[in-house]
Amino acid sequence: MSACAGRQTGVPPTVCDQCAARRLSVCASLADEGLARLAAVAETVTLSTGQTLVSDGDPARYMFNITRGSLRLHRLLGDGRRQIVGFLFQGDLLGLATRAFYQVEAEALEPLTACRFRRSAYDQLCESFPALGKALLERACHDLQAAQDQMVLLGRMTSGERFARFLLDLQARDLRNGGTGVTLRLSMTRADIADFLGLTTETVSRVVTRFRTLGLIALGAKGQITLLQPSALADYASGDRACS
Amino acid sequence: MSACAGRQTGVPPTVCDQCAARRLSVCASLADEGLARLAAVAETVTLSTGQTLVSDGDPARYMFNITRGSLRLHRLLGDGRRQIVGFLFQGDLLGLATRAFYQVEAEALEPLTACRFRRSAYDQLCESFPALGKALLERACHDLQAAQDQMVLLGRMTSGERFARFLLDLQARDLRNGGTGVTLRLSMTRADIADFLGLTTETVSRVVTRFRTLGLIALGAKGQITLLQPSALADYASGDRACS
DNA sequence: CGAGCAGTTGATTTTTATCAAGTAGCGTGG
DNA sequence: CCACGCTACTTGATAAAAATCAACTGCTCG
Repeated sequence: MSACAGRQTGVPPTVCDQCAARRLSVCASLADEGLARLAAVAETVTLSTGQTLVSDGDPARYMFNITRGSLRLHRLLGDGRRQIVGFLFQGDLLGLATRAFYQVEAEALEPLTACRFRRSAYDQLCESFPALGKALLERACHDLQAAQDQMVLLGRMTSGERFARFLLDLQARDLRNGGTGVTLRLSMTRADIADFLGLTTETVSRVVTRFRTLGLIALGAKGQITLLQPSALADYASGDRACS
Repeated sequence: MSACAGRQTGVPPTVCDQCAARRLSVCASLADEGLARLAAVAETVTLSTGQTLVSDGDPARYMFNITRGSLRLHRLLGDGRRQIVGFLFQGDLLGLATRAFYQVEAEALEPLTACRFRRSAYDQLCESFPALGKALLERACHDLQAAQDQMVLLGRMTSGERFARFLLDLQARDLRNGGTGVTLRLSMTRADIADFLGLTTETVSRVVTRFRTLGLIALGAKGQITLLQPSALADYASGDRACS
């Protein structure tokens, strides 16, 4: 579609059907009329691993609802140092709590499908449906809280505490999505985890080994990781226990 | 006033006159009628150094506009480790982008005056004046961006880079408030700076000494600090220069 | 089959934290 | 007014944590 002409990533958008239904579940409490109007302007975008959905500095024209796959949000320093500020998974929204320009790079960790619609359409809908604006603010506050949690992690936690917290966050997400929270699939590499936790890949790898040796976790194929002792992980994450 | 009965910090609120005018300047673009209504329910609170304005876990009933002084927002880990997630100064707002409960401790760095009003009143006003809700969201997005900047700092920057960025942020604020951006007053201690930058007081002190030796800054009385070479500080902060 | 990447592990270095000691400034009370 | 004690800050010596450098394994995908 021509709406896509401005983007250089070559993402081919098409009108999105099933994603409208998914978004309904995200904003279930909102007025149907508003959603129907939103669905009318929604398109599907698909990305393969490593492709960029939005770039730092791009005008923030679109919002995205991740319908399949996962992606990382990161910022870069001039010399290449990277800090991942978040991971997004199925059901998450991107571009809601943003100003006129995106401030992050968003890259697919695996083949990705997202539902895209214009922020201007959303903004207009907020005028008519105040509840939509409230939901938006609520989400921004949630993100802000998560960011502050991450500040505590990056500023004051040891490598073991950071990784334990990371695993428990993934578990919480899995439980929220109806999973068992026991065996998780890591769609990101060690380097991604390191850049999220403010560590190096080697340090992450060593913590993995330590946790495995202690019987806290077990690794499977394709990034599968099993939490054998979630309560012990919670002890690590809260810093209540010495991290030997 | 009886509205204050629920708080245990013993802050004596009184009806606020001059703060209504100050808030007008904060939200100058908004409908006068809404502001007038808001001013009608505003109260002034005063705190002395070290006193707590809001506590982690308190129900977020109030919003505050800082009319004089400064405060720190921090979180604590179980064993006493502390991460300051932000400093607030004259003109800043507290409690806007928050959910049902405060997630931080807010403590005065110096004698503080703030204008307080109920969030419920603000929420109601947002219904009538959509522009107010938009300003609120805009601010939340701004805070989120600042939080992501801080994540990069905490996760990937050296002590010198962190302190340089800290100084430049203070300078930017001073410039925004009409100052010259040359000589700043630090209302926080080295320990506060350390807990904000994810360092220790000793490390902060060493960086200060290093910057002083290099002729980048000069210290005066009462926490005065002069930026002698802002451009060199900018080099440090961006990580473009080796931080020897 | 081979190149390349993700991951692990080891040796060493660097950075920052920790421990320790001392100085300077400030407010309080004699 | 000065002595005292407290706190903020600085500086030095040492330790610990994580980064860096390096080598190797195993896998995946051309």
